[in-house]
This record gives sequence, structure tokens and C-alpha cells, in this order.
Amino acid sequence: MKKKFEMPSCSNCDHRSKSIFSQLKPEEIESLDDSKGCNVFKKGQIVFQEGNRLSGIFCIFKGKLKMYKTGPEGKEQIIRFAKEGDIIGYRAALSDEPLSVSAATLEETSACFIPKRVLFEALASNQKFSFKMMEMACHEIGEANKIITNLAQKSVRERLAEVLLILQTTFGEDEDGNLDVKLTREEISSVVGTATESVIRLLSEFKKDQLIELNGKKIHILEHRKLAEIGNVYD
Amino acid sequence: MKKKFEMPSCSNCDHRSKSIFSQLKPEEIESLDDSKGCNVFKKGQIVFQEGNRLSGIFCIFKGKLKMYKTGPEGKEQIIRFAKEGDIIGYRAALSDEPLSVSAATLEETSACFIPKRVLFEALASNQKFSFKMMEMACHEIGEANKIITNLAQKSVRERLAEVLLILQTTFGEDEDGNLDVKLTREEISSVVGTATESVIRLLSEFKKDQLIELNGKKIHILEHRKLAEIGNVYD
DNA sequence: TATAAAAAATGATAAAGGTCAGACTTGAAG
DNA sequence: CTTCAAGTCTGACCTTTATCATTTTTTATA
Repeated sequence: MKKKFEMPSCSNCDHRSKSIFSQLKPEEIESLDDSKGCNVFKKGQIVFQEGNRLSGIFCIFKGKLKMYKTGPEGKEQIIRFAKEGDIIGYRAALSDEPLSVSAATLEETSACFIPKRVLFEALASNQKFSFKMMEMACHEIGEANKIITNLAQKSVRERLAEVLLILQTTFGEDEDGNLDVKLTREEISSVVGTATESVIRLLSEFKKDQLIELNGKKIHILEHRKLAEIGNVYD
Repeated sequence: MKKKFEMPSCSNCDHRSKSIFSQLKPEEIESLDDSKGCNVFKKGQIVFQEGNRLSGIFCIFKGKLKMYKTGPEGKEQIIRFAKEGDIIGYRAALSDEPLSVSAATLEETSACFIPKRVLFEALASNQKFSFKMMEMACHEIGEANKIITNLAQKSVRERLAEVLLILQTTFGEDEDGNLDVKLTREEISSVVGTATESVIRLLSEFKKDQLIELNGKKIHILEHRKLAEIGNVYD
């Protein structure tokens, strides 16, 4: 269940400057602070579930999450990840549709909840904020288009190589150079869109070819360029 | 190349009431009419291309288009279709990014071009319009999420069955009950994400099982329900 | 730290779907 | 109407990837 925790203040939140909220004026930020709620979610906890309705959006203060859909056979398909500074649940809020994905934490996560009402007030009163929001949504469509093309046209091997690089970009690396996120092989397979065994086999292959180092769930990317070649990644 | 044609007026455009422009006030619609351009595109013509920049959006007056990305091996991946009343190119306009997809006509198509400037003026002056736009973008994200999950988890057979139903929903049927859109087998395969030969084989299988009738490019859906079962489609 | 449960690894096998080659059909353009 | 190119169809074959069974390792927790 949700635990309340010492509430971070939006006014001096480090994430604000890099997020869509950078557009808000001081009085609008205060209004966020006044009405928001904050929660801590334990590792593995479900924050919200596909098909349900949510009365606001979450702003991740700290932690990491997977956003996924459940396929016809009940298999989870990870669509994207979220981390500190990200906003989740906004698609459902802005389209007034049920949630199209579920969100579950990959580690202990704290997140602020901003009620729809406050969000819409800000959108109405602040045009720049509204444009930023639109920009974010449209950017996400572009990302989804890429994923669609990759799933349809790339091999499992190519996709895995690309996913490793995406994880690097999204989560960065820890002091030891390992990807700063811990996923099971099954979760990786659910991003790539393949069987768990295939991910295991291909990871050991990449390891054998000295492209990565493996240590339990720790993954260290050694040959960024070669993985990009394998994955046909041109950015 | 583009041909000019008798310019349709937004004021009495039949599509307006069903589109995001339903939110505009008479004076805003006039401003659209004043600044828009209109073009006719022949069958098979490319309207815009992935990677380029577009200085506005297109509003389809008549006709049908495919929106597609080009994959690593140069293969086209159809992401979605557009038809009369639809707006295309808005993702790039609103995110200020290059186009993430190309658009090509499937038949002669006429479309109005609305310059970015006018679009942004309308977004700024009319909040309801702005929300509608946001709603549209967010809806598209949800659709993309479904496609991702289907590509990752469904078999080619399932996906083809579903695509046939999507074509029915999107384009409807002509007097004879055939899908009101003409696609090559190659184009169908590029929606499904498979080889052309696989589409051909599966279509004849569906025909043998009396689920559809085939007549050249004409496809007649006989057993909607059974196709929905095969495709694991629950709406 | 003992023990169970979850996750990872590996091999054998099977199925799905891609590729290639060739024949046939259709439709557009001269 | 003829001709040619594009599109469709079919069969054979091969590659990729999924599935299943089993063992080993890791992790969490009593």
C-alpha cells in the first residue's frame, strides 16, 4: 500500500527545471504544492493498472518504473520506462480515456500525485505549459512509431542490442559502469518482444563476443559502437 | 506535383463538425480559410517525407493515405492510415521535430494545408481547441501502444485477421460489401509486419475457410466474428 | 545460515515464418 | 489490342525463434 512520506516541495524540486513544469509561474507552482499528494511505492508495486481511471497524474520524484500492457495471453509487454523527473499517467488524463498501460516500480519509488483539476487549471492559465505538454505527447508518438517499425522489421538480436543502448541512455551507468537499472531476463524479453530464453542466449553471446559484461543482473556495456551496429541504430 | 483546385471552404466543410476544428469560432474558421492552401495529390504521390520539416499541417478533404516509416533495410512500415476529415503532420508541427513518418496517397486525394502560424494562433486563442488537439495526440499514443503489444505478442495470422477488421472500421465497405480501400498484398504485409508471401498464403487460407471473399484487390469480409476470434480482438 | 522459491542457464526439438525461384495474372500505357 | 511491368500466387527450402524439459544458480526470508 501507499505510504505517506515527507512531502517534497515543487518550489525547490530539482527536477522542475528539466520538466514541463519549468514553464510554470511561482503562483502556479504553489498551487501544485497546495493540492498535490505524495506516495512511496515499494519495489515491485503496481502504481496504476491498465483499463482503470486515474484522477490525476504522477510526477516521479525518485525511483524507476516500467510501463506495460498485458497482451492477449496475459503476457506483459513493456512499452517504456519512467524515472525521476518523468510524468506518468498523463495520456489517460489528457485524453479522458482509461489508462492504456499499467505502471509498476522497479525499485522503491516516491511520486507526487497531481489532481486532474489542478493540471487542467495550469493548462488553461499557462499557454507555454500547455504547449510543452503537447510537445511531450507528440514526442511520445514519434518514439512509439520507431518502436513499431523496429518490432516489425528487426530481428530479436538487433532489437536486444538496441534495447541495451536504450537502457543505457535512459538510466545511465553506476560507478562501476553497469547499467543503472536492474531488470530480470524476463523483463528484458518483455521489452524486446521475445522469449526469455532467447534473451538469455543472446546476452551470453554478446558476452562471449566481449560486447558486454554480465554479473547477475548487472550489465556492463563494453562496446557501445558495435552494439549500435548490430542493432542498426543510427541516431 | 501539386495541382491547385477549387478551394473548399472551411466554413461549410462537412468534415468540420466531426474534427477537432468543431471547437473553432466563426472568426477563427475565417482565419483558416484566409490563410490555407489546397492541393490535389495523384494516386501514389508522396505528400511528405520522414525526416523533413513541414511548415504546417494537412487536413484531408477527400482521399486516403498511408503513413509509414522506412525501416533499416529500406522496407516501408505502415503505421496508420488517414482519410477524409483526418489531420496529418500535426505531430511534427506540435513537437517541433522533423516528420517521423512519410505520407503517400492510396488514391487521388485533396487536402488543405494550414500553416503552423495559423494553427498556433488558434491553439493560443481557443482553449477548447487546444484541449481537443491534446486529446487527439494522446489518443494516438494509446493506439500506438496497442500496435506495439500486438506486434510483439501476436502471430502473423492473428495480426492479419485484426488488420482486416481495422481496415473495415477505418474505411468501411462499398456497395458490394468490399473493403473500401485498395491495397496491394505488399502494403497489407507492411501493416501486418510480415512477408508479402505470408499475407498471400494466409488470405487464401481465410478465403478457403470462407471468412473472406477475394476478387483481385477487393476483399469482402464474410465472418467478422470469426476473424475477431482469430485475431484475439476484444473491443 | 538453512531452505524454499525465483531466476538463469542450457540443450533438444518443433513450429512459425522468411527467402528464393519460377509461373501465372492483371492492368496500365502506347 | 498489344505489350510490358507490376503484382499475385505456389512450392521448396532454410533460418530464426519459440517451446519444453531439466539443471544450476541466485535471492529472499524464516
